[in-house]
Amino acid sequence: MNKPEPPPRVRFAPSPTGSLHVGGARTALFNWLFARGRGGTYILRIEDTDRLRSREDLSREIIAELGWLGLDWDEGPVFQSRRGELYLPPAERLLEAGLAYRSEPDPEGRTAIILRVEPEEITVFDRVYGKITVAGSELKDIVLIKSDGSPAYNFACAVDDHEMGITHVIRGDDHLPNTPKQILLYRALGWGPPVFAHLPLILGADKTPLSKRHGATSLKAFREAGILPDALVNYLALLGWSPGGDREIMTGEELVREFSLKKVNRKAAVFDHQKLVWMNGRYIQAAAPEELAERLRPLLAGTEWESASPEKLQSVISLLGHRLKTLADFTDLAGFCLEGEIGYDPEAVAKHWAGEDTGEILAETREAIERAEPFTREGLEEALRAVVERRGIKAGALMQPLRVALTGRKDSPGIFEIVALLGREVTLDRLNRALVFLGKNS
RNA sequence: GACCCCGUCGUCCAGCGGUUAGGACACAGGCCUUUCAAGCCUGUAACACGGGUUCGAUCCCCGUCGGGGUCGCCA
Repeated sequence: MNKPEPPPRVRFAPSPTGSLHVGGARTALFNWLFARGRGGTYILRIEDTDRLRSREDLSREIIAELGWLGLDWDEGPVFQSRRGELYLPPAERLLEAGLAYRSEPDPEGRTAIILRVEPEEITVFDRVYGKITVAGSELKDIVLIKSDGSPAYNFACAVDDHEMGITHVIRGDDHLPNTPKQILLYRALGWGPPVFAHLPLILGADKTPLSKRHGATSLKAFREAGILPDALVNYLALLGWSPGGDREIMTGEELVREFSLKKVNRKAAVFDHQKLVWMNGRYIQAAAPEELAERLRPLLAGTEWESASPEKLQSVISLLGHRLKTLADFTDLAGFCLEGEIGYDPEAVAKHWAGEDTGEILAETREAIERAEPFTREGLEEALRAVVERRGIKAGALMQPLRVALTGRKDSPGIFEIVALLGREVTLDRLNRALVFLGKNS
């Protein structure tokens, strides 16, 4: 019944005139999901025909960030600029057929090759938007080869897509108006056009298209902010697409399995940084400390953590647990785990060291910790709770002053875990220092 | 301005002629608790408007309004 469709060939074709931002990443992702879900081929093509604005370093960055996201390609990267020979023959063919003409020479005597467009109605069947009809009178003649000899975008695009055997062109909504022109190009050249599918735009919170003004929108920035690639992929997949129903947290495999162009939205979506961070937190919770430590390491360059051992990193990550929403939170939350003196947050001191018996409690706590056996989370809990019991105080009356003594702050992970991680020596040092501080201030 | 596209909670999505319009983020309250988180429970909150079609419209059609995209020898 169903015609067996040949496996699709799709491409992501960024131009290296800026960093890869989340909009481009989502386009890449949808192409990738489409190809992977149907046993197709995903190709990376760098559209660097703009000789003035294209930058080689940006090409490299885009390729690297795509790799980081985990969107591996099967062919390429193909650089459009290195395919110069490809474009002239079909343009000349159109010239000979009388379908194209040469422009008036520019001041330097160079001419462009331009396709003559007849005023006829063009219909595009878009996989996402459906049927779109444009009056031919809306279209102007189309430049094929620019005066400088390089191919113009629409022409290069059509020639490349045809030559590379692209079956489905999945790209940003902003290309929708280009599509009738490209269809005309295919028609003139006698080629069968690919299937087109346009993706809705991604907007900033102010509903304007995402740009630098909206802060960190490049993949590089997200990576450096400690967003995990899997979390970003998951979040991006749900921006403009849904599998139907209420599913949200999905593995890459599930996304591949469920993805279909049919369920892609037509409405521009606002990028919600908060939700991405929430989702990232979920991925951090689910990830192994070893993996997190590895991902964290590059972010620690130049900090006091630079030389920390993998084991140390892992144990601190485990201690912090789901308090980490992004890997970048690490340095802020983990400061007290570094050896050396800690600073006291004045608010924490005012709130938890104000009691008259604080010094007494901490002194007794010190003795309990000196003697605690075994020196484990459980052993410590038992020892400290015994102090609470003996003094007939509320648990918080001990835990909070102790927290300030060990971390300098009002909030932290569980205090028994902290003592266990810090070790007896560091803990006692910090307690002694706290007692000196209290003595001076009472 | 012309052409094209879009319009469900603040945001992302579900819905596909009959629903108490559902979930998630965010927000508020509660439980838990050594703090902060996390977790669990509860709550606030939407079909842009006006006409049709229909026994019945969030859903189909038309218009209005609102938002966006494109109109380069840029990609």
